[in-house]
Amino acid sequence: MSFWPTVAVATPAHGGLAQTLSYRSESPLAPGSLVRVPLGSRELLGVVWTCPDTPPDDLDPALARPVSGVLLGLDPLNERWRQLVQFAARYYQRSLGEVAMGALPPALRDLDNTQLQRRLQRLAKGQTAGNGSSLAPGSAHTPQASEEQAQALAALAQADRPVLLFGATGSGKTEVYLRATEQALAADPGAQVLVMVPEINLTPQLEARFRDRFESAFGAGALVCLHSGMTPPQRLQAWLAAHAGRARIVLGTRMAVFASLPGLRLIVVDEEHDPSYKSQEGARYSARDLAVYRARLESEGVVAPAETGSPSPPAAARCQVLLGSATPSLESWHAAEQGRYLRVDMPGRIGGGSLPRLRLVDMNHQPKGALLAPPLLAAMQERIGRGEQCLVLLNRRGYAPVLSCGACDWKSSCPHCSAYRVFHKIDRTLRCHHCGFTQRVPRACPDCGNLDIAPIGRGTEQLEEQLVALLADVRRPDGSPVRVARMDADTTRAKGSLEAQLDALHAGEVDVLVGTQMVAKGHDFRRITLVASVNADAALFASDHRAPERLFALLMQAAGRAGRDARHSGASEMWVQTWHPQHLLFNALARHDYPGFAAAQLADREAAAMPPFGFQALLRADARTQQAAQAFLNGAAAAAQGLPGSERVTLYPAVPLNIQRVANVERAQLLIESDSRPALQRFLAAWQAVLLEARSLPEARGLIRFAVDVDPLTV
DNA sequence: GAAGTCGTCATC
DNA sequence: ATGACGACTTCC
Repeated sequence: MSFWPTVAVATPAHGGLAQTLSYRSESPLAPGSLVRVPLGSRELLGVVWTCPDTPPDDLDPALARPVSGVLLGLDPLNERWRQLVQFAARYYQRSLGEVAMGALPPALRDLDNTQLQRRLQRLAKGQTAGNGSSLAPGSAHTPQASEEQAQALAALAQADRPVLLFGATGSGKTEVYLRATEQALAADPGAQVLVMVPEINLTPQLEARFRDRFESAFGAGALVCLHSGMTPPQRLQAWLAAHAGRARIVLGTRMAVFASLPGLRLIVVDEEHDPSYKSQEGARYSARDLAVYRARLESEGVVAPAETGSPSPPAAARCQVLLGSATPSLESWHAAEQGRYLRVDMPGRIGGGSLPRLRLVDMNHQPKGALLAPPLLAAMQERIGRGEQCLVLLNRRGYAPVLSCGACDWKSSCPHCSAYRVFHKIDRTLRCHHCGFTQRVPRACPDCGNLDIAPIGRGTEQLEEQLVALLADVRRPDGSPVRVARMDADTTRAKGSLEAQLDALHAGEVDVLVGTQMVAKGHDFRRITLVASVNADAALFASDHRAPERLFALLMQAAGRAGRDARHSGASEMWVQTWHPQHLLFNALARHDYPGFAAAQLADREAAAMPPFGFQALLRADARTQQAAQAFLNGAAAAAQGLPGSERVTLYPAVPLNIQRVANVERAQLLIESDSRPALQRFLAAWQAVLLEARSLPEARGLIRFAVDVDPLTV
């Protein structure tokens, strides 16, 4: 007897292939099994989706090739996992196989059965992961829960919907995550918890907190990390541990939302507002939104138990989702106001410390051209003199964002991009931050030969240099000179250098830290009592409607770096230099009033029918020429008339991207809006075929690729 | 997306 | 004639 399994393989949605391909097998294959199948001259990994015993009716049975082999020793990926993948593929307009394969560790793709068995044996031989019933968190590690934390946990235990934990920086959200994890793991010996953080950089310190709390009870193997910074074998091993149920806690970045977790009971999304949760290439999914969806799937249990014959989970089994932030996304905030999420507030700082006071510097009343206003500099000097630390933020790497000729109009443009190359004084290079093109700084203007070429604007390198000069005469309490350090993508590129820099900071070896926004995120700097943002205005009047909320979140997060040590918190300050001190954003920031700020932003969004009151998607195109990119987009728009859902959808004309050309590729996009998510979904699904057609329009010749971005973060 | 096929064109 | 390169097609 023959079977005709349908298999998801990594083919792109716009390749014109069906979502799954039909193969032939002499034995039945359980849905979710991993198989190797032939495709053309290649052999690929695939996931069995269905396994009917009748041939498909849309394909000549003679064309179906046999399945080459099955990966042994692995439980099939369960139905909830498959539903998650299926939902993500449909919602984000990608092929099933592309999402499914993207959700598996790459090392699994080229692994034969003998290698796999060796891996599985190694996993089985690993430390025993405890048995849950012996759960006895080391009381030495466990601090007393604050009143607020206890209330948050009680609310979570009762909640029948996603919980939005609205907690100030330093309010002890991590302790809530730890205890919620403890509760979930105690529920049954197979329970698993997924904890997500926005960036790889933030995994080590959270990992340390979780290990400290759970390692003694569950063993070292009970916690695994899952992020793109790991080597392929590490990722495979961690994935297998999660899939086998041996890992009880999985800590990772957005990709971890797709981990196979058969016993999933709790998903924590830390800093849920962070834009890093939205993938910007491949399947452009939002890991936060998928986490919410996944929690619901896992709670509903197996939707069609008859199909697999597996029993439904016990009624008590459910999966909760906990979204945490000091500045929640407006989407989540709005969902809480509507009652779809349960909001839990933790306004106080642990130890009774207060949030730093906001000091606005009106740059209209400061000496012209001063990078640091005199009052700010004086405040820094005073604090250094007392042995305290300062953090200065400038969201620009390099020495100067552009180099310019004084005689002609030459500027340090990138020959491959429509952007300037940034001057890096440290190695005297001009570097394009978009395509990476790097050259030595020319001695003279390449156009006119003039020797006077000067940097325009400022970056972190220059800020560091100026601070060293400005603070040269200042002494620390022990009489030694001030030490200034810089932390940005350039100084942390090498492996381990981030940790080394953080250690130096914690050890008190640094008095002033200059950095880009990466220093504002999550890191715990005990002795910092002054945080300054040097150039925040750019975001105030950006055309991007999310720029204000990102700025608010960044400044709030940065402010949270100051005074975490309660002894200093009363005197800690957040300085912001601005030309617009009366701006509403600063007003709300001064009062630490996120609810007020969110209300104002949501009112604006509602008036403009923007998310979360309206729904958006982008069609993006990369092409050899801008005309080709736009012709493809406009052609696709023209052919959209009358498609399902189109009556409730508005298509805007194609426009070039903000940075129109990157690495000699021209980029354009087209905005799609609707007042209905289902209508937008119906439309996008029907549009796929049209896009395939539009690709071969004669005027779209030169098109390289296109992609749909559902719920884009920037338009 | 990756291989394979089939043109065109430049070069030894 | 060879092979480099790009456009196009196919893949259950």
